[in-house]
Amino acid sequence: MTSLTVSQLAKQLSISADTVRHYVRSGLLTPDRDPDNGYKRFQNKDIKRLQFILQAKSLGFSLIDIQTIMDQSSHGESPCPQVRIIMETRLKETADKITAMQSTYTKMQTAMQRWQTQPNCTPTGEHICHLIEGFSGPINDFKEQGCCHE
Amino acid sequence: MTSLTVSQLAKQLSISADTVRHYVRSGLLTPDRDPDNGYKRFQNKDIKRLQFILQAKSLGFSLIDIQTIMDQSSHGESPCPQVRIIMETRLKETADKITAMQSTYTKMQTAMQRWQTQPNCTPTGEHICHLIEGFSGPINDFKEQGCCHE
DNA sequence: CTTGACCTGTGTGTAACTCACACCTTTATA
DNA sequence: TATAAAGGTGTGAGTTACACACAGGTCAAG
Repeated sequence: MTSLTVSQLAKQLSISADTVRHYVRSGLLTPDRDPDNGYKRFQNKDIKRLQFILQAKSLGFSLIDIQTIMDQSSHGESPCPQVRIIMETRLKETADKITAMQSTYTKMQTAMQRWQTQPNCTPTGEHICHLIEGFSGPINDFKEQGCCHE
Repeated sequence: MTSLTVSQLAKQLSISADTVRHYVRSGLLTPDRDPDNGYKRFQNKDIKRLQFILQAKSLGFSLIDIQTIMDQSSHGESPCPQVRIIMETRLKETADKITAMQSTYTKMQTAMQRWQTQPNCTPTGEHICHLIEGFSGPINDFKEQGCCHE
């Protein structure tokens, strides 16, 4: 019992079997195979490797980043300098994404709020959806553009 | 000059030609073709449609959402009720994503900060990268796990 | 021996584009 | 008028990190 199957490993680390398979297909994990049935057989080193992958992922590294890091390490080079550089990139990326999402989010909230005072509308061929088309931005003005019925 | 080519349209609405092509391939836009060369020819209705798409996208709708909305509208039904429902879903999704990204982000920042006082390390075969492996979380303790050299 | 539950590997799909590429058009030059 | 360079076009494939579908294999119970 020195080796685990896909789903045993998955259960042990609380991830899905598909995720494990994905990492294998991507080359992040390289388990040997059972000669009888072709099943993947994970050993201790694979478990440790997977733990590393999950830890790195939780720190915002992409799978490719992780591959790069592991490759470098296995070639005897210190991955640390790269790790610092990549992390800087990912930090900026993440900050940008958060900023973008937040601005979208407030826009969505504003729209949702304003829509509460607006009626539904039947399409005219001229317009598709006045809720969307009529939303102009963060103007907190109350008299809106005249809608369909009036 | 009543019709535009892909890149003319793209330039006019400040998006990439590839994006326009993508929307056409996805069925969001259905320009007719120049019989001579097979080129897409966009007319006024296509421009308006694209403007609608961009507006909806900026409000957080997915392309599929937008397709749904436009389909409904073109069938003479009011898309507004659907629009409200979808928006509620997208709002929650976005909130969740932002929360997740923010927690990752602070984790990344913490790691980056802590790494500044930690040296690089040569891989030992036993470990891949101690910066990553040794990062245990938001513990603000100063005495870290003993690294490679000591 | 068969039934059923469960597991396996592999192929494909996802979102919203972006890139690669061979070919076609248009413009400038010789 | 020939031609070459610049730039545009449609289509196929690649991107991220998996999730799903599915035909078939495995194993215990009966």
